[in-house]
Amino acid sequence: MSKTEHNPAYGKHDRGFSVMFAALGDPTRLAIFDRLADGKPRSISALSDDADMTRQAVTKHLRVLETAGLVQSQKVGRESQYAFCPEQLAQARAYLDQVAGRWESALMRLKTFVEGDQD
Amino acid sequence: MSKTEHNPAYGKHDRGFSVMFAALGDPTRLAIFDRLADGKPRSISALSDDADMTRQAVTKHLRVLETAGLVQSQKVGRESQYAFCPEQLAQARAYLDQVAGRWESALMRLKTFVEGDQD
DNA sequence: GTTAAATGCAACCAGGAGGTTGCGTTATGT
DNA sequence: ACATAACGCAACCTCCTGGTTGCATTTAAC
Repeated sequence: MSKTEHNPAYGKHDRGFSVMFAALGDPTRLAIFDRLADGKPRSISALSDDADMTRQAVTKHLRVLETAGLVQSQKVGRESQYAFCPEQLAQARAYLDQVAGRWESALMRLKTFVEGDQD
Repeated sequence: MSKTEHNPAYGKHDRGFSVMFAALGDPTRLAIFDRLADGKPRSISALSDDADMTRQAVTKHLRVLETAGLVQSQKVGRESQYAFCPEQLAQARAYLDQVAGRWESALMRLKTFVEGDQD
Protein backbone atom coordinates (compact mmCIF):
# COMPACT_ATOMS: atom_id res chain seq x y z
CA MET A 1 0.00 0.00 0.00
CA SER A 2 1.66 3.17 -1.12
CA LYS A 3 1.43 6.33 0.92
CA THR A 4 -1.19 7.81 -1.32
CA GLU A 5 -3.46 4.86 -0.73
CA HIS A 6 -3.90 5.47 2.97
CA ASN A 7 -3.90 9.23 2.47
CA PRO A 8 -5.85 9.92 -0.67
CA ALA A 9 -5.17 13.65 -0.85
CA TYR A 10 -2.64 13.33 -3.65
CA GLY A 11 -3.18 12.27 -7.20
CA LYS A 12 -6.69 11.11 -6.48
CA HIS A 13 -10.10 12.71 -6.62
CA ASP A 14 -8.55 15.07 -9.16
CA ARG A 15 -11.66 14.66 -11.34
CA GLY A 16 -9.85 15.86 -14.42
CA PHE A 17 -9.27 19.38 -13.13
CA SER A 18 -5.53 19.18 -13.60
CA VAL A 19 -6.08 18.28 -17.26
CA MET A 20 -8.31 21.32 -17.65
CA PHE A 21 -5.90 23.64 -15.87
CA ALA A 22 -3.03 22.25 -17.92
CA ALA A 23 -5.03 22.98 -21.07
CA LEU A 24 -5.27 26.65 -20.05
CA GLY A 25 -1.69 26.68 -18.82
CA ASP A 26 -0.28 27.73 -22.16
CA PRO A 27 -0.56 31.33 -23.41
CA THR A 28 -1.66 30.29 -26.87
CA ARG A 29 -4.41 27.97 -25.65
CA LEU A 30 -5.59 30.49 -23.11
CA ALA A 31 -5.85 33.11 -25.83
CA ILE A 32 -7.77 30.77 -28.16
CA PHE A 33 -10.12 29.88 -25.32
CA ASP A 34 -10.55 33.56 -24.46
CA ARG A 35 -11.26 34.34 -28.09
CA LEU A 36 -13.94 31.68 -28.45
CA ALA A 37 -15.72 32.92 -25.32
CA ASP A 38 -17.50 35.53 -27.50
CA GLY A 39 -19.69 32.67 -28.65
CA LYS A 40 -18.67 32.65 -32.32
CA PRO A 41 -17.39 29.32 -33.61
CA ARG A 42 -14.30 29.63 -35.76
CA SER A 43 -12.37 27.49 -38.17
CA ILE A 44 -8.78 26.46 -37.64
CA SER A 45 -7.72 28.84 -40.38
CA ALA A 46 -9.57 31.74 -38.80
CA LEU A 47 -7.94 31.02 -35.45
CA SER A 48 -4.58 30.63 -37.15
CA ASP A 49 -4.89 34.03 -38.75
CA ASP A 50 -4.68 35.51 -35.25
CA ALA A 51 -1.80 33.34 -34.13
CA ASP A 52 1.89 33.86 -34.73
CA MET A 53 2.47 30.22 -35.60
CA THR A 54 1.50 27.59 -38.19
CA ARG A 55 -1.98 26.18 -38.63
CA GLN A 56 -0.72 22.77 -37.46
CA ALA A 57 0.50 24.22 -34.19
CA VAL A 58 -2.90 25.83 -33.64
CA THR A 59 -4.53 22.49 -34.47
CA LYS A 60 -2.44 20.82 -31.77
CA HIS A 61 -3.56 23.37 -29.22
CA LEU A 62 -7.20 22.95 -30.23
CA ARG A 63 -6.86 19.21 -29.71
CA VAL A 64 -5.62 19.78 -26.17
CA LEU A 65 -8.51 22.16 -25.44
CA GLU A 66 -10.97 19.68 -26.92
CA THR A 67 -9.58 16.79 -24.88
CA ALA A 68 -10.03 18.93 -21.79
CA GLY A 69 -13.66 19.56 -22.75
CA LEU A 70 -13.21 23.33 -23.11
CA VAL A 71 -14.05 23.50 -26.81
CA GLN A 72 -15.85 21.25 -29.24
CA SER A 73 -15.44 20.80 -32.95
CA GLN A 74 -17.87 20.22 -35.76
CA LYS A 75 -16.99 19.49 -39.35
CA VAL A 76 -18.74 21.80 -41.83
CA GLY A 77 -17.68 20.83 -45.34
CA ARG A 78 -13.90 20.99 -45.42
CA GLU A 79 -13.78 23.18 -42.30
CA SER A 80 -13.62 22.16 -38.68
CA GLN A 81 -15.50 24.74 -36.65
CA TYR A 82 -14.42 25.10 -33.03
CA ALA A 83 -16.81 26.44 -30.43
CA PHE A 84 -16.65 27.34 -26.76
CA CYS A 85 -17.88 24.60 -24.46
CA PRO A 86 -18.98 25.81 -21.00
CA GLU A 87 -19.64 22.68 -18.94
CA GLN A 88 -16.11 21.76 -17.91
CA LEU A 89 -15.36 25.40 -17.16
CA ALA A 90 -18.39 25.58 -14.89
CA GLN A 91 -17.16 22.56 -12.95
CA ALA A 92 -13.69 24.02 -12.61
CA ARG A 93 -15.09 27.33 -11.38
CA ALA A 94 -17.21 25.49 -8.80
CA TYR A 95 -14.13 23.60 -7.68
CA LEU A 96 -12.04 26.77 -7.30
CA ASP A 97 -14.92 28.45 -5.45
CA GLN A 98 -15.02 25.50 -3.08
CA VAL A 99 -11.24 25.63 -2.52
CA ALA A 100 -11.41 29.37 -1.81
CA GLY A 101 -14.36 28.75 0.51
CA ARG A 102 -12.41 26.19 2.49
CA TRP A 103 -9.59 28.66 2.99
CA GLU A 104 -11.98 31.41 3.99
CA SER A 105 -13.71 29.11 6.50
CA ALA A 106 -10.35 28.24 8.03
CA LEU A 107 -9.45 31.91 8.24
CA MET A 108 -12.79 32.62 9.96
CA ARG A 109 -12.23 29.87 12.52
CA LEU A 110 -8.81 31.29 13.26
CA LYS A 111 -10.20 34.79 13.76
CA THR A 112 -12.93 33.49 16.06
CA PHE A 113 -10.35 31.58 18.05
CA VAL A 114 -8.03 34.58 18.39
CA GLU A 115 -10.89 36.90 19.33
CA GLY A 116 -12.21 34.37 21.84
CA ASP A 117 -8.78 34.30 23.42
CA GLN A 118 -8.81 38.04 23.88
CA ASP A 119 -12.15 38.17 25.70
CA MET B 1 4.90 43.79 -37.12
CA SER B 2 3.86 40.23 -36.38
CA LYS B 3 0.26 39.15 -36.60
CA THR B 4 -0.19 39.25 -32.86
CA GLU B 5 0.80 42.89 -32.80
CA HIS B 6 -2.15 44.10 -34.86
CA ASN B 7 -4.48 41.62 -33.21
CA PRO B 8 -3.58 41.49 -29.54
CA ALA B 9 -5.88 38.60 -28.58
CA TYR B 10 -3.06 36.06 -28.49
CA GLY B 11 -0.16 35.85 -26.12
CA LYS B 12 -0.86 39.27 -24.72
CA HIS B 13 -2.96 40.56 -21.87
CA ASP B 14 -2.51 37.12 -20.37
CA ARG B 15 -1.80 38.75 -16.98
CA GLY B 16 -0.06 35.66 -15.70
CA PHE B 17 -3.16 33.48 -15.78
CA SER B 18 -1.55 30.85 -17.98
CA VAL B 19 1.29 30.55 -15.46
CA MET B 20 -1.23 30.03 -12.70
CA PHE B 21 -3.27 27.49 -14.66
CA ALA B 22 -0.07 25.68 -15.63
CA ALA B 23 0.87 25.53 -11.96
CA LEU B 24 -2.40 23.73 -11.22
CA GLY B 25 -2.13 21.64 -14.37
CA ASP B 26 -0.23 18.87 -12.67
CA PRO B 27 -1.99 16.36 -10.40
CA THR B 28 0.65 16.60 -7.70
CA ARG B 29 0.61 20.38 -7.53
CA LEU B 30 -3.17 20.48 -7.61
CA ALA B 31 -3.27 18.05 -4.69
CA ILE B 32 -0.73 20.07 -2.69
CA PHE B 33 -2.69 23.24 -3.38
CA ASP B 34 -5.93 21.50 -2.41
CA ARG B 35 -4.31 20.24 0.78
CA LEU B 36 -3.07 23.68 1.85
CA ALA B 37 -6.55 25.19 1.32
CA ASP B 38 -7.44 24.00 4.84
CA GLY B 39 -5.42 26.95 6.07
CA LYS B 40 -2.68 25.01 7.87
CA PRO B 41 0.87 25.82 6.76
CA ARG B 42 3.02 22.76 6.32
CA SER B 43 6.67 21.96 5.94
CA ILE B 44 8.16 20.30 2.89
CA SER B 45 8.65 17.12 4.88
CA ALA B 46 5.03 17.09 6.04
CA LEU B 47 3.83 17.57 2.46
CA SER B 48 6.27 14.90 1.27
CA ASP B 49 4.87 12.39 3.75
CA ASP B 50 1.63 12.50 1.77
CA ALA B 51 3.30 12.26 -1.62
CA ASP B 52 4.45 9.17 -3.45
CA MET B 53 7.71 10.81 -4.53
CA THR B 54 10.91 12.23 -3.09
CA ARG B 55 11.10 15.39 -0.99
CA GLN B 56 13.08 17.10 -3.77
CA ALA B 57 10.31 16.43 -6.27
CA VAL B 58 7.79 17.96 -3.86
CA THR B 59 10.13 20.93 -3.40
CA LYS B 60 10.17 21.46 -7.17
CA HIS B 61 6.38 21.50 -7.26
CA LEU B 62 6.20 23.94 -4.36
CA ARG B 63 8.54 26.26 -6.21
CA VAL B 64 6.23 26.23 -9.22
CA LEU B 65 3.21 26.97 -7.01
CA GLU B 66 5.12 29.76 -5.28
CA THR B 67 6.22 31.32 -8.56
CA ALA B 68 2.57 31.32 -9.63
CA GLY B 69 1.63 33.09 -6.41
CA LEU B 70 -0.59 30.28 -5.12
CA VAL B 71 1.44 29.49 -2.03
CA GLN B 72 4.03 31.35 -0.01
CA SER B 73 6.88 30.09 2.07
CA GLN B 74 8.35 31.22 5.35
CA LYS B 75 11.49 29.87 6.97
CA VAL B 76 10.92 28.78 10.56
CA GLY B 77 14.22 27.46 11.93
CA ARG B 78 15.35 24.69 9.64
CA GLU B 79 11.88 24.28 8.17
CA SER B 80 10.28 26.05 5.26
CA GLN B 81 6.58 26.40 6.01
CA TYR B 82 4.30 26.63 2.98
CA ALA B 83 0.92 28.31 3.24
CA PHE B 84 -2.03 28.87 0.97
CA CYS B 85 -2.04 32.25 -0.73
CA PRO B 86 -5.48 33.41 -1.92
CA GLU B 87 -4.86 36.57 -3.98
CA GLN B 88 -3.81 35.06 -7.28
CA LEU B 89 -6.57 32.48 -7.04
CA ALA B 90 -9.13 35.24 -6.52
CA GLN B 91 -7.92 36.99 -9.67
CA ALA B 92 -8.08 33.76 -11.67
CA ARG B 93 -11.59 33.05 -10.44
CA ALA B 94 -12.67 36.56 -11.42
CA TYR B 95 -11.15 36.04 -14.84
CA LEU B 96 -12.93 32.72 -15.38
CA ASP B 97 -16.20 34.28 -14.17
CA GLN B 98 -15.74 37.04 -16.71
CA VAL B 99 -15.01 34.54 -19.51
CA ALA B 100 -18.10 32.53 -18.60
CA GLY B 101 -20.12 35.75 -18.45
CA ARG B 102 -19.03 36.71 -21.93
CA TRP B 103 -20.20 33.38 -23.27
CA GLU B 104 -23.49 33.61 -21.45
CA SER B 105 -24.08 37.13 -22.81
CA ALA B 106 -23.42 35.89 -26.32
CA LEU B 107 -25.83 33.00 -25.79
CA MET B 108 -28.45 35.43 -24.52
CA ARG B 109 -28.07 37.69 -27.56
CA LEU B 110 -28.47 34.66 -29.82
CA LYS B 111 -31.64 33.56 -28.05
CA THR B 112 -33.12 37.06 -28.25
CA PHE B 113 -32.27 37.17 -31.94
CA VAL B 114 -33.83 33.77 -32.66
CA GLU B 115 -36.95 34.56 -30.65
CA GLY B 116 -37.26 37.96 -32.34
CA ASP B 117 -37.16 36.21 -35.68
CA GLN B 118 -40.03 34.00 -34.73
CA ASP B 119 -42.39 36.79 -33.73
C1' DG C 1 28.80 17.24 21.65
C1' DT C 2 26.61 13.96 18.79
C1' DT C 3 22.95 12.40 16.07
C1' DA C 4 19.04 13.18 13.41
C1' DA C 5 15.91 16.00 10.79
C1' DA C 6 15.11 19.26 7.32
C1' DT C 7 16.56 21.58 3.60
C1' DG C 8 19.08 23.30 -0.64
C1' DC C 9 21.76 22.56 -4.68
C1' DA C 10 23.26 20.38 -8.77
C1' DA C 11 23.58 16.87 -12.03
C1' DC C 12 21.33 13.30 -14.45
C1' DC C 13 17.70 10.94 -17.29
C1' DA C 14 13.57 9.76 -19.99
C1' DG C 15 9.67 11.42 -21.92
C1' DG C 16 6.69 14.97 -23.45
C1' DA C 17 5.52 19.59 -25.15
C1' DG C 18 5.44 22.98 -28.61
C1' DG C 19 6.78 24.25 -32.55
C1' DT C 20 8.05 23.33 -37.92
C1' DT C 21 8.07 21.10 -42.54
C1' DG C 22 6.36 18.14 -46.18
C1' DC C 23 2.82 15.94 -48.40
C1' DG C 24 -1.69 13.94 -49.47
C1' DT C 25 -6.86 14.33 -49.37
C1' DT C 26 -11.23 16.66 -49.55
C1' DA C 27 -14.29 20.48 -50.38
C1' DT C 28 -15.06 24.97 -52.44
C1' DG C 29 -14.65 28.71 -55.71
C1' DT C 30 -13.91 30.20 -60.36
C1' DA D 1 -12.19 21.01 -65.08
C1' DC D 2 -8.89 23.36 -62.66
C1' DA D 3 -7.01 26.08 -58.96
C1' DT D 4 -7.32 27.18 -54.34
C1' DA D 5 -8.47 26.63 -49.55
C1' DA D 6 -8.74 23.88 -45.55
C1' DC D 7 -7.42 20.14 -43.24
C1' DG D 8 -5.11 15.75 -41.42
C1' DC D 9 -1.13 13.04 -40.66
C1' DA D 10 3.54 11.99 -39.59
C1' DA D 11 8.16 12.89 -38.78
C1' DC D 12 11.48 15.86 -36.92
C1' DC D 13 13.83 19.02 -33.54
C1' DT D 14 14.79 21.66 -29.38
C1' DC D 15 13.77 22.57 -24.96
C1' DC D 16 11.46 21.72 -20.79
C1' DT D 17 9.28 18.90 -17.25
C1' DG D 18 9.10 15.69 -13.63
C1' DG D 19 11.26 12.64 -11.44
C1' DT D 20 15.80 10.57 -9.00
C1' DT D 21 20.34 10.44 -6.64
C1' DG D 22 24.20 12.27 -4.09
C1' DC D 23 26.02 15.40 -1.05
C1' DA D 24 26.61 19.54 1.89
C1' DT D 25 24.69 22.78 5.29
C1' DT D 26 21.81 24.32 9.00
C1' DT D 27 18.82 23.59 12.87
C1' DA D 28 16.76 20.78 16.50
C1' DA D 29 16.59 16.87 19.62
C1' DC D 30 18.83 14.06 22.87
